Amino acid sequence: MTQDKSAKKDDFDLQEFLPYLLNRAAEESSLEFQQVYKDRYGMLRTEWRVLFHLGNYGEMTAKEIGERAKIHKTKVSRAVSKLEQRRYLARNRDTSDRRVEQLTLTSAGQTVYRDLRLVAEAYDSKLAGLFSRDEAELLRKMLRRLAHMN
Amino acid sequence: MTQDKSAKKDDFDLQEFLPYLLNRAAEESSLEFQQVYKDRYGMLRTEWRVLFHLGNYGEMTAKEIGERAKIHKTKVSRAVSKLEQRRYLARNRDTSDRRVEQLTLTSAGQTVYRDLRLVAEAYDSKLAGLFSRDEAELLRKMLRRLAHMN
DNA sequence: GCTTGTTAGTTACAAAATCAACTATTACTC
DNA sequence: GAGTAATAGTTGATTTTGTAACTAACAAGC
Repeated sequence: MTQDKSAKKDDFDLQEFLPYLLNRAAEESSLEFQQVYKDRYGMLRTEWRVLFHLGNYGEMTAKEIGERAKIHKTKVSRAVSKLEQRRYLARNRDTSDRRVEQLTLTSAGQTVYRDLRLVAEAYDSKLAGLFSRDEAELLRKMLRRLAHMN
Repeated sequence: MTQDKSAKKDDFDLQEFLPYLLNRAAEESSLEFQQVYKDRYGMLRTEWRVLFHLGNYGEMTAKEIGERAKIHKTKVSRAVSKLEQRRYLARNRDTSDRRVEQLTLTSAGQTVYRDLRLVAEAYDSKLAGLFSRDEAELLRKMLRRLAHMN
């Protein structure tokens, strides 16, 4: 039963398992950006995602955000409330269907969005810079495929 | 303010942002495997990871597992307790340093591990099958780089 | 060998995620 | 148009995670 930690029994290596690798890479690569939106604005992951969706695509409903980002509606609902409390977004009842709320960023929200977007752009460049241009492009393509975002 | 949902303002597209893409791909690609360890064995993510570390590398301490998998010690501690309750692993006080516990899978734990490992192997092949052999290899390499697992 | 610091692991409390049930509104069917 | 089903979004209860403080054992310095 001699066992050194780099050897693998039987032909399976956890460290090669794609879901594991993807999770590790995702967690690691989220850390640095998380520090920023957390420390600078006290935001949670779902909150910046909602903020970015509105900043990026303009007016959307909670449902649309949830579908596009694959976030459960209760999480979206709570993130929207938080962002509204902080006056980063405003809700507008849809007149043609009063169950629906159209969400938009306030100008305060847009300011935050623009600030974080700069950070995101710089960070993305840094990460992509680990690879050649072609490799980075291929990586994104493969990730989209895995995420069913084609 | 015309806005269609595929257009991007100002040159930044959330859907191209690597941390976002990585998270989406990681979540999506974890789902199917999660169903199995959850439904079949009522296990949590940290629990299968601990189980796999022990199955894959043999005897380890909680600390070693935490370091290798980048899991916080409280999470490891709780996962170990759960796995012990279910008789999937056994603890052995290290005689030379009585703070330390050497962890090993019981034979029940090994059985579970072997079962899940088969599922993992098949699933990994399925995911890798979305790409050419070279692409899949490159993907793993890039993910390791991003996760600082070099 | 006694104080001080460090380490492995656990526990308690707060924050967040998950799941189910709920309200309000609209759509469908007869 | 009354009754039933479906939909957008919220709320509450439970589970899981994260943070900090804790215990027990060892290490180092004197």
